[in-house]
Amino acid sequence: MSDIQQHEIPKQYDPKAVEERWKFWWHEKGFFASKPELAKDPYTIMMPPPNVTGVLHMGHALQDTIQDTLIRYHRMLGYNAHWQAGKDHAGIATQTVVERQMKKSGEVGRIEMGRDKFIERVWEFVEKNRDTITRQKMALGDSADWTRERFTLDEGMSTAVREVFVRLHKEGLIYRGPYIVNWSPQLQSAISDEEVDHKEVKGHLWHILYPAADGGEGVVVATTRPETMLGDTAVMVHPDDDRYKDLVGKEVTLPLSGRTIPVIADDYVDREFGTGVVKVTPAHDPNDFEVGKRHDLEMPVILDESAKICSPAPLQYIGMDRFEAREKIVEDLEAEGLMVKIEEYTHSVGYCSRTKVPIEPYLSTQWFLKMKPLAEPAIEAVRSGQIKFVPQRWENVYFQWMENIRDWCISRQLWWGHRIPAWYCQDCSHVMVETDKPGRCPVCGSERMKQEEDVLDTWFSSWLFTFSTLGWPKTTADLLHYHPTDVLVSGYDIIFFWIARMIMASLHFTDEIPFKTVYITGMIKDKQGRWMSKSLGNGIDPLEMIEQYGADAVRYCLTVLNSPGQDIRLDPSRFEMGRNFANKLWNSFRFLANRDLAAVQTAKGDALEVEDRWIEGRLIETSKLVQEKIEQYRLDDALMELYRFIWNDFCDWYIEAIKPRIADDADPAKAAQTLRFALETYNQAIHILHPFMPFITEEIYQTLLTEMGDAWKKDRPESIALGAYPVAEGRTIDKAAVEEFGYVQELVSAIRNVRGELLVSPAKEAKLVVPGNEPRLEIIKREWSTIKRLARIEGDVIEADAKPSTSASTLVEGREVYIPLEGLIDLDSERDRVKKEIGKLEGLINGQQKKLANEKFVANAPEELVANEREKLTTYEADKEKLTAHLADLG
RNA sequence: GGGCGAUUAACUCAGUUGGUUAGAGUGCCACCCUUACAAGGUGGAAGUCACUGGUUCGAAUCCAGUAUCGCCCA
Repeated sequence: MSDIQQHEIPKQYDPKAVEERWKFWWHEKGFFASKPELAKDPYTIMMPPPNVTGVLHMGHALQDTIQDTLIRYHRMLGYNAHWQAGKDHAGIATQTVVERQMKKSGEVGRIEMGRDKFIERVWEFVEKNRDTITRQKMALGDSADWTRERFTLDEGMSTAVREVFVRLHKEGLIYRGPYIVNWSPQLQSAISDEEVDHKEVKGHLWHILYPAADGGEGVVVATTRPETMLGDTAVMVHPDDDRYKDLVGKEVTLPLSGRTIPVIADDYVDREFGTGVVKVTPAHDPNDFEVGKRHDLEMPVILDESAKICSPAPLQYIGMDRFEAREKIVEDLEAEGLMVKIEEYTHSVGYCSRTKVPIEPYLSTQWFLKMKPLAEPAIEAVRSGQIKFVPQRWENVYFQWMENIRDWCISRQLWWGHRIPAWYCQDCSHVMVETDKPGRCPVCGSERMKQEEDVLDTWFSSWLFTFSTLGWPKTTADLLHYHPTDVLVSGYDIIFFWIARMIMASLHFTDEIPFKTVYITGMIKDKQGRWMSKSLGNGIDPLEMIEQYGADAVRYCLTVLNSPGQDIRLDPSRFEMGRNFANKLWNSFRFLANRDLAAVQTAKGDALEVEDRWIEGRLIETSKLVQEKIEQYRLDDALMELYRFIWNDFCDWYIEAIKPRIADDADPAKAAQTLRFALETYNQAIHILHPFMPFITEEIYQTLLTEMGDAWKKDRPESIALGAYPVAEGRTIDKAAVEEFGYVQELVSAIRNVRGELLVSPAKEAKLVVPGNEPRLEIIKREWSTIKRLARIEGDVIEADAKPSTSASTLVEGREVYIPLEGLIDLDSERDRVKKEIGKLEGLINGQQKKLANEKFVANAPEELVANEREKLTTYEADKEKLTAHLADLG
């Protein structure tokens, strides 16, 4: 062992230095750049494209860790793995951020700047930001193919969007018209139904008298939104409501405006609500809009884009904000004596999910997509099992939404995004929807035309993601090979926004499902189970955590904490377990490798002691279990299995067992043989672990590559990421070795237990007496050096036909072995220990007896089970008998 | 109003089709700087599986209901 090498491998694992070495190297080497190889089966994952304005958050870290583990695993298994990277142009978010930035730096505003200049300005911002998140994802170890990263607003994807828009328009699924939409006054744009959050709010129910136009007593209407009365064009009652039957067809005077409006009858009215008379504001309420259409009412819009009162409302309110106007109107109604009653009232209000401002139902002309025809095949694809959700229960959420799907408002009053490919003839108003600007109007022949100002909802480009990134609408080799993709990993928060829509788009445009499996992850919450948010300041920054604990530790922790579909309550201290595991791995490697490895690699012959054959068996078993668990998407169980193997089997038992064989004073040839075997095993273990913890495993792999010399290096790939995944298939477990070493473990544990319970200092060495008729005696003798060291026993094993006096006794496989107490401890401690042990056994015996006394159990339970239970009882009883006798011997 | 999830050790969570003494990590207690690792080792204590019924020879697990918390949809 040379001192120089000792200095080279630090005592504590330093993730920062290690990760720095590999995170860009992998990509520079092009290991993850994927091209179709027809001889291989493809394995494809589409990375949910992160928002280009964003930074990496814990949700990304979790989802990327899962995706990366899956893709690295399949890559190592020999699949033609492709992890498609992408970013999302995030129309609203990006435009908002840039506008805010411009305001802050004193630049001219968007409107003054003009559309083209502004878009240029946003591109500048986007180009600067795009790399940031890529580098962050690389820091996490993502093995995505960044060389073919796509952006939802790049040329190819824009072509796809236009193509899709035109096709859907031709098919009659896209239409344009005046409808009530969810208007965000803050964004000054329409948003889709999915972007509205409904919350119960405490408000009021105002009862307002609308006097009869003919001087009669009038009616009292109840409303939660008095300010909209400026846009009322009717009041309505239920046709069967006897209270108001006579009024239908008459007119009332709209207070404050002075207009006369009709009283109409419509089934829609809920007679129980308020007074049974409601006002009708067709331009500012979705239900009233429907009523308005049925009754052919006028639909005056009395709010502008920013939700300020506008003409044709009465002059005195024009320019007031909607809430300001509400107060003023209530005040004015009270002054006129028309406010009959004000009740406390809790009702549901829609909020813009982005700006948290109440949305305004608003009559405006927008573009819509008919969803029902698209939804039907998409429902069937999941119903038939072509697409599976994991966990399956999310399918219900999907069906629920899909079966009640409503048309999608796809136009946005923004500049940053895909400008809708529709042109209006300036001369005859004809609308042309084409992928490119038409030369002339087919109706009037005019060449004067203007493109639609609105852009498309960002999701209208990301719903094409699984195929537009692969070259669609062209039939490319990529598309043929990589599509349909294998698994989509995403959160349940975007099942509607994205996942469902991707299924619809893919089926409609490619006739293929977009992915076979949808793996839905839980959400990362804070320690108290709250959403992480900027305003609460409870967010945990993954980069900070990577800095502090290492990317492997972060990945380890997220993987192990992620049970399918369950939210994760995360506390930064949880990353310690990952860090500790990495450190354990590191130190076990350091111990094995911190010596002259050049001699090791040339070692001849197998060093197959019982512990070698045992650990090999455990490795085979572990690799099998890990694979099974990965296939079931139980990465948490897979990683725990590996953790147990590495920590409990390899470090706690195997390394401890071989220590004498590799000690400085050991036979050099044997030591080399042993080390070679140990390192081979270790090397396999890190291959199994690599998809989960790529950095530390690469570092160890590389160290072996350089230290072990040419014979080792030969035929091994340049990176562990390209290595073959160790599989259990075709390998046999040495069952005898497993059983024998199992006995050694049990014996050592039993002795340790006695020592621990009797508080025998670890410094004191004990003796072990084994009855001469012990069937395992041969093994004990053969493995004596291991046993005595691990159990801290001195001398040789003592064979005796009689039990030695004043000794502790413990049972291994139900048979006694003895530890003479002379010079170790007094008899009282042993008495207490044995009594406690007997007490435990009595509890167990009691339980067994009860179970077996139950005739029905004996009659009905499977025979094997009953026999098993009987055997247990016998064992416990025998154990108890032995310990009782032992207790008697102690006097 | 409809649907889904959670409730298991002090904490955070596992627990396959019902069948060993219900597990893990952290924390706790005791001992140990045993020549890889104190980010470690050895041993230990710790649970009325939310509650009430039911099905069953047998329930953390299946069924019905209740409570509390959370989420989604309307």
